[in-house]
Amino acid sequence: MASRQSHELAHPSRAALTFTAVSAALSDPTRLAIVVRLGRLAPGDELPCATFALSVTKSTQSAHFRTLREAGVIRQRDEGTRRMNSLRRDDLDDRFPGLLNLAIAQGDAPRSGRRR
Amino acid sequence: MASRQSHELAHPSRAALTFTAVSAALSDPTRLAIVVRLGRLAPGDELPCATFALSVTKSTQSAHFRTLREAGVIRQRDEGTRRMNSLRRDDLDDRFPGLLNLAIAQGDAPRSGRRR
DNA sequence: CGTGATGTTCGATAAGTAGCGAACATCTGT
DNA sequence: ACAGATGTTCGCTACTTATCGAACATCACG
Repeated sequence: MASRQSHELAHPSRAALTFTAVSAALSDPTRLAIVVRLGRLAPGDELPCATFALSVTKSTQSAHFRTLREAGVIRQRDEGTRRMNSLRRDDLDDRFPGLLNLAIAQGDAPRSGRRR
Repeated sequence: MASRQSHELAHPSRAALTFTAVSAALSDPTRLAIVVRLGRLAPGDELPCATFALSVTKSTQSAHFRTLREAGVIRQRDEGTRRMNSLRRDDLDDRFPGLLNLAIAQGDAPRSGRRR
């Protein structure tokens, strides 16, 4: 159901983004996986929540998407019954240039079997 | 007292650093302040814990320094009665190029009175 | 040797966070 | 109108985290 069609979703403005909030959002493996997935899409592309094959239940996923949105990492938009997610590339690159690239490139996991 | 002169302090190897652990370490305002302070020193320079004018008690500071060390953000070395802290610039720049610069440049706080 | 300075550790508390399942809401089809 | 798909919300539990004060350890110094 996504949500009541009115009362828009809360997104912090670009100016309101903070390093600590964004860092905290990226410090969870599940959320980082979401960001990595979105980051490998063409700029501006979006995906509904259901297309992320995450290892946690729906309610937990919902919480993670909300955390990312409230930290200003992703943008969410309701389209019919689905909630579409996209990276706030422009805003993040403006406020924290390079951070997103790092997150996407590294994903998680220590450097070891970094096989080509 | 810093610590028993033997049994060295635990520092993760460069290869063992993870994005989530480092992000988590940087996501606390007190810890970020420590990193910012160290980051404004000349490369390689170190400071004892006591020289950071932090708004929390000594025991809390101790915990924060340990968190940063265990995440691989800082290096700690005992010198007499003081514990010297320095940034692991080389390792961080290798694993997460640009991340440290961002943290240091931004500190925390939303963009607003970013005068000059 | 005692004292002071510098830090750590321990135990406790309070607050936050991730996780789950069940129930609910909304839209799309049929 | 009903059924299915997609998500959210709520209540609960378990774990982690930030914080503090008190006690302790180590070193340096008079």
